[in-house]
Amino acid sequence: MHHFDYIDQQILLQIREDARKPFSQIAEDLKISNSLVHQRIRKLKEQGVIAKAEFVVDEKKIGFRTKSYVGIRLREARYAEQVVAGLKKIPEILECNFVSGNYAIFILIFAYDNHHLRKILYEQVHHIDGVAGTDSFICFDTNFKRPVSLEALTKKDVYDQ
Amino acid sequence: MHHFDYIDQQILLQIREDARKPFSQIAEDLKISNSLVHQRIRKLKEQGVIAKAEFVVDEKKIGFRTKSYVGIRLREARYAEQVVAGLKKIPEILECNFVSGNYAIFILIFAYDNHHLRKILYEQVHHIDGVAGTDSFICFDTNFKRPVSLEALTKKDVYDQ
DNA sequence: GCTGAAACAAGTAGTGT
DNA sequence: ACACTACTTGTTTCAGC
Repeated sequence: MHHFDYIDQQILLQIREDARKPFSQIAEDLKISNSLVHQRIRKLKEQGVIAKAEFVVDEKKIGFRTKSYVGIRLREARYAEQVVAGLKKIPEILECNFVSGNYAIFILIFAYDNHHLRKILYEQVHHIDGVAGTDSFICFDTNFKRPVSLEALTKKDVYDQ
Repeated sequence: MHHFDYIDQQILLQIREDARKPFSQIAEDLKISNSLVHQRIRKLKEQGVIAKAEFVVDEKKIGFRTKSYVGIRLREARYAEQVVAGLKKIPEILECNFVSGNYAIFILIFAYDNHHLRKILYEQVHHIDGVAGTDSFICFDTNFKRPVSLEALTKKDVYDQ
């Protein structure tokens, strides 16, 4: 069980927004030494709270204009693992989850356009052994997308996982 | 319409994986000058291909153990905008999309546990004027999650958007 | 469009309180 | 747990090819 204080929270808020922000500048903002910033970030990494820093590539800008969530139904539950293995081979599928409800598997796809999406589903996904059918939820617009709130961080201890 | 070459692709692959990787080291790897790395990254930013570098915070490590996609049905289509405004006020909702299919709106929620998720839906989402009902797809497991493929980058020109 | 050198800024590690 | 110092390394700009 870890404990996070105000400094951890503020550091996270800043580096989450800009991973290349100089530690020295963060230190200045928070009025602490830059070795402390360094130390805290090292600890957050050790704890696994932050795993890596990544530059975010805009999918639309490189041609992937159709974003869609797709629910997958299986012929039988036992096919789950092998279907996941099949889905992983399709590079346009960026996320894959086991879910509760009407579908066994829920995926996120980025395709060039609707036609490309249809091709991926009909020529690849539907041919994976165990897949009974799919329902697509094509995203017309993403209204907002944001990272998890850090508000609760200093108010409670956080459990290991 | 932009054109991307091998150098752009390689730089993107590297900084996407580690946003704090020194440009000088990228230059060494690719056997180019570090001012060129600098130059290319500046251009990729100007074009909007990369917007920002972010440290990724592990939601599970800070206590958000229940991830769920939720489909929202509306009483009437005209409520869409005001429902989005209501959803935006709930910090546990990290993503919100207009979609095709059975639901008008599709959201992503991170909650502490199933009970917390239920509270968010029943005490907040269902009280937003215009919401007719919701269906939850709770993620038992995320099998994989990865960024968009850059394979196609050098093979075709990429359209503006 | 690309390189290389020089000025500047930041990251790192060790020491002390 | 934190700050200070000295040292190493990376970033950025600009003249020149």
